[in-house]
Amino acid sequence: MLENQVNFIELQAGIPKDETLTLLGDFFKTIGDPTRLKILFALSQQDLNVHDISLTTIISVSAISHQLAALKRMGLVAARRDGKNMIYRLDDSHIHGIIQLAKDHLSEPRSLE
Amino acid sequence: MLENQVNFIELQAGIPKDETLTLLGDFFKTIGDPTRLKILFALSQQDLNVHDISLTTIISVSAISHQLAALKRMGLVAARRDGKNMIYRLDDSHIHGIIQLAKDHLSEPRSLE
DNA sequence: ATTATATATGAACATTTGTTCATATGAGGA
DNA sequence: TCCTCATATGAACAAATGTTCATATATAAT
Repeated sequence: MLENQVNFIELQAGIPKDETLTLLGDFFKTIGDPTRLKILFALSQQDLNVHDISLTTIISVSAISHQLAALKRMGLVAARRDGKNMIYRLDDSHIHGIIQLAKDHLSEPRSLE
Repeated sequence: MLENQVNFIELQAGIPKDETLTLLGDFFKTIGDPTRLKILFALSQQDLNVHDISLTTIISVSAISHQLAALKRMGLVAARRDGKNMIYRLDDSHIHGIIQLAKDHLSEPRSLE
């Protein structure tokens, strides 16, 4: 035997701790929703207030507001007040790269079996 | 007035179509689970059979098998048979980069308000 | 102060997702 | 062939998530 030894201790050491996995998971879950992705793509073009995001995406203001809160919690967007309006902007330097890599993945040929 | 014009048509043109948003969403949802991330980190170190993934992650074989199926559906892992075992491997050239960018994001200072 | 507009939030409900348990399939060995 | 090990799959259940509706808060205008 001994052909196919696996060092579990070493493998486990290469896996981030649960807390990190949870944070990463929450991050990807946050951008794993079409509505929130839509908002991110809109904001990647220009800063917008809630009402304009609603008009652009054709999604209710309330739904947009909830989703913006989720994106804000995850540090993906930030807001400033302008009179009655809240102007949202992307607050992240990685989100573009992440989405681009995901797109690359989706268009990559898969190994078929 | 006219101070703050927004060209909705143009904005909408910059947003991928629903089908793409759904695909992207499904992709991020797939990697948005701590168990699946754990599996991906394990496989990023070496190819493994289901049993060894189970031992490494301390998660039941059945749960691992279900999650591997999800990862396979999304083209993130692939499998080959080796006798009684199925050996899984990462089947994607972007996942490392994606996870690295997410980690960068999580450790990035946020704009406080 | 009252009213209108913009946004946020809470609760309720429906849907989706993940886990477990039971069972099925597939391969190798006796 | 029969038995065992390795993996896959289906169904049932529990938990998490997203949406909607109602209501609250904040700012500005009258």
